[in-house]
Amino acid sequence: MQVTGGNSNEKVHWADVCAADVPQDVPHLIATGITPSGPIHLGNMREVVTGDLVYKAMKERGLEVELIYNADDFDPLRKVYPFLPESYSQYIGLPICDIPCPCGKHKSYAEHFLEPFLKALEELDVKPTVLRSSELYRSGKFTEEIKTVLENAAEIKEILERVSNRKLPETWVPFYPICKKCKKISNAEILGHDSEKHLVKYRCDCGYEGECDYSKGEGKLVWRVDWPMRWANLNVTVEPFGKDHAAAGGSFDTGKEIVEKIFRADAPYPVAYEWISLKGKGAMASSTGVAITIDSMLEIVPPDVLRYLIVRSKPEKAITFDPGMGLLTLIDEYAKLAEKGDSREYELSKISSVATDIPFKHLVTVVQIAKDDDSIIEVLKRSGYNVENSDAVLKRAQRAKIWVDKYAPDMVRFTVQKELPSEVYTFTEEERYALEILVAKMEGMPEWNAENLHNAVYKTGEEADINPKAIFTCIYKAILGQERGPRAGWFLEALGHDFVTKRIVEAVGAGAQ
RNA sequence: GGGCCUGUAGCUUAGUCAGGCAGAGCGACGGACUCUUAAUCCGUAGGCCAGGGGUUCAAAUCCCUUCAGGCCCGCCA
Repeated sequence: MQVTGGNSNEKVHWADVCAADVPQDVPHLIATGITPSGPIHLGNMREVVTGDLVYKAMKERGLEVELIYNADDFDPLRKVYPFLPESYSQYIGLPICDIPCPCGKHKSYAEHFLEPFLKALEELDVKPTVLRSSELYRSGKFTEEIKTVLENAAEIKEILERVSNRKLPETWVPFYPICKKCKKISNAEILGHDSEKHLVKYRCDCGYEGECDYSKGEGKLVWRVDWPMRWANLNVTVEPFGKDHAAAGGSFDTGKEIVEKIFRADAPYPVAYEWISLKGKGAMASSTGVAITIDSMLEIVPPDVLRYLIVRSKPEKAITFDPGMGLLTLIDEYAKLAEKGDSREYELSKISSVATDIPFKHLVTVVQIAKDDDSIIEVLKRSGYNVENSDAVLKRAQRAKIWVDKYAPDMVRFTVQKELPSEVYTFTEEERYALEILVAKMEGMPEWNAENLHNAVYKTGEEADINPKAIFTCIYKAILGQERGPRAGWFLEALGHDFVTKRIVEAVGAGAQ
């Protein structure tokens, strides 16, 4: 493998390594897929973004490649998850594409969780061809393969028992009929198979005995066989999957042997990835409730930064996501990359639609001063930022606002005190004198702006023979009730002349008593 | 029980495939900027490369082993 272009010290991105590692002379299909059985969370996103990164790397390399996302909406509901009402116990076992939507606004249970996820993908600039298992099964696309599976059930059973080292029941067949009576994807006993008519005779646990036509999607293959069957049917050449599947004896191992021996096809190039966990909370899983959905992430994280989170770590590395201060660091780090603009990581993360260069940290402060959209724009404009693309600016500001509300540590939060904070009583006589000079300067100021305000503080320091730092501290104490605060010049500018001078005068007066 | 992945500075990590001076970023600390305390720039400290053994002229890297965390051998990203 030679991917460095001759310079062995050059760092090569893992996605480019994958792209260089696959066969170079055949058309490629990258398959990603998630079961929408619950809120699709940040962890799930790794699968799709990982696929997308390899897709982009392969494309840039000049390979013929397509990206698909397969929603396994034909999977049964396994239990009443914590986020579901108890009444959903009646639907356990039904394919999630046939279960009513929890909120009533979508076509089905599966679509309820799928729709926001697909929207998020679009925001993340991931544009796969979307397939639904239910539609594929019901269209008869898999008929031939299911027939092959049923005819080779014994050999498949042997592979599964040997490779994954477990014992399956004597009568085990890798096919679940959907019972005509109870509608469940049932672990029914298979009584017979008519390969001409594509019929399977079964006896369901509910007692019903009948036939199902698998060419019409009246049944489903078990996961471990379904997966390799799809590789063969769709011609999958690359597939990212979670580390659970990657373990020895796991579904990739069994799938590999099944696809080779039963379907006479090759397993895809595997890209196994680690979990994303939440700082202090453990791994994400929709079933346990430890999950930040992609939606709630995109509420605070710009989409390109979210991509960057995946881009910067090799797939086999676990990611611990810290939505608090860690997120701010991440955003900063990404902003620096963006500024340089020539790194591979930036190329893979960036999204053309994201276009504002206002530092997120700055917005975190602005949204705590300016309460509505107009004043946010106003404040930003005065500070010299480009606000032409006001939609993008406000969207970013909105993210900062939600972040401050939900995730920010107290350190970066501040409140402009409505009443005079008690800290002003600790001011020394020197400090009060300096503040008096400062107010005088403010009154005589040709224009109320950050630069003049800032200079005024330094001038005051000279004239009153006091360290300007002390004056800054006084200002923060008088306005916020704390010793530190956002950069003083434009902070005061944003607060406005009337409020600032009145407050400082009050503080001087109070301290004098 | 059998197997897979991970472990490098306080934190996030590069380097491991293919052995050749252990590198970044954040944070901390120090300084500069007589235009910024949460801006910017410069600098400093911080490492038994999880532990032990082996191979080698040379090991974070290869082999063996121990420990810690996670995962798989029902279903899961």
